[in-house]
Amino acid sequence: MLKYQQIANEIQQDIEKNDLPQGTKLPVLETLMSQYKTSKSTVIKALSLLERKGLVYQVRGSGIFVRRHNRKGYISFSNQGFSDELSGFDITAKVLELDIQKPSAEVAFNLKIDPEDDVYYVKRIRYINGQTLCLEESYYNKAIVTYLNNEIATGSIFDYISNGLGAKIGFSDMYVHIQKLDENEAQHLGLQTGDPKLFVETIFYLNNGLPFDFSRISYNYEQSQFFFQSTGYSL
Amino acid sequence: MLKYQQIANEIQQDIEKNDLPQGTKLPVLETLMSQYKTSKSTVIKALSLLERKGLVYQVRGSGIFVRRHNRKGYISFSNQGFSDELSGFDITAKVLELDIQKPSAEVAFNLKIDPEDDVYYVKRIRYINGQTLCLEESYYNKAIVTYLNNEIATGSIFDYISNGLGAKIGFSDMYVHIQKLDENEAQHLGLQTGDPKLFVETIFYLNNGLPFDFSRISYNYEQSQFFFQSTGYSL
DNA sequence: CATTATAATTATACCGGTATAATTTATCAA
DNA sequence: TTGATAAATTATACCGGTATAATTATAATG
Repeated sequence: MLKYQQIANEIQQDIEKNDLPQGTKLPVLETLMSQYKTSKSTVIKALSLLERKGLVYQVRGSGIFVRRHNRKGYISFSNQGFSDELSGFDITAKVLELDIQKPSAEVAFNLKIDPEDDVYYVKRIRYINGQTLCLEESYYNKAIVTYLNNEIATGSIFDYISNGLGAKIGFSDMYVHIQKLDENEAQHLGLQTGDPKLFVETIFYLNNGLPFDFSRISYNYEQSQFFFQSTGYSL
Repeated sequence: MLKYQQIANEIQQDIEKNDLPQGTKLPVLETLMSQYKTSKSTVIKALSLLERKGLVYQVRGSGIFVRRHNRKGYISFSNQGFSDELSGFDITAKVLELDIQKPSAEVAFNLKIDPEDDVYYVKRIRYINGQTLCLEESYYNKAIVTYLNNEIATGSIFDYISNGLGAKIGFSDMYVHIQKLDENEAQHLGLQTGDPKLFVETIFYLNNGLPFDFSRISYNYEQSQFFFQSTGYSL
């Protein structure tokens, strides 16, 4: 792991472990430099990372301060997307369908593949603390996600892609809507037809820019509480 | 304006003006350095800024590439929050209420002020391209936002705070929910009771960490289409 | 005591350098 | 042509330095 990431992690653990309240001032740069035996630039980079994560804010001439924590029960929605921000929650999944298909024109377009190429189609319900969280339909470019099975899809597919396949997930584009549930969706989520849903279309890319996953997710509005932090562009 | 911000702006304009498609490779660092007559570090900083904004992605050993553009009709939802990402849309507002109040316990808590301190309370409907976009209730710390009137509140209050008052807006915490409209809200937004809404509570902070605005916004689900880009934490 | 001017503190901008890791291109052998 | 190997390209990590701007603390002044 990179030095500045390591330092960012340690500072983060320090904040969380000691439960430092909002406004707490961290040691000055000079102190951090000697504490972590590194250069100024590296400390600054670590702190920028933490600022991007919403953990701290920096005030020129004054210091570096701890930012507000998440409310309880809210899903942290960072620049990473939801996916790995679910730690602390009990997440499970039930696979409704899993097979290899030829993509529709829309799917092929979003995955930037040929309609003749294969994709893995996965439909599943995800649960958070025993409640239905969302209904998800995902299309994976089979040239990248070479293999999937029921067991993998019952857990975290992204974990498998990262750790199992060794692919590096980069960034994503999300299109967010508020809509009403149709009858079929309502049944799957245990809600009423016409109830609200958060509907999100996402294209996930590897860190080299290749799209590998196009997904449509309908969230159960009763479980849809998200915490989101903005940071300004001054870093 | 800072050099790296200036460079970032020029590159952004270059991308948008020439409508460079996704995947277009930008000039290599060395070229950008001489083109903008600056150091490597400054170019890298400019590019990191653009990466955070979701305009480009960088691939080590390969190059810097243009990222996907927004779909038409979607509101860009960046780390800045909605507020100033509405360029290209016709935004207006109707003020329903504007007065000076003593804050409730919740408002005082979120603005970190005393219940005896004054706040400006503003309730308004905002319109996008003539349609109701949202119903907004905002509480401004009067010690920071010293003056407000009907005319200001009909336009962009944040513009006024930035440019008129010279305050520097820093970051924000947002709590996002999906709910159903009550009768009163539905009437204001021209929708039906029970229709979906996106409900967002936000605390806005100055760049020195002081909260100056606590707001509750209910969005019209028909206008609620947002484009959101994540970036990964590798910068 | 309040106000103003000055100094110290502190984070940030900007520079330019070396080393490194990922990718792409060129080279060579089978 | 294919596949392996080597070289070139390219972005990034990390270093340590000077200059600068914002804030905070201190001193001086009335």
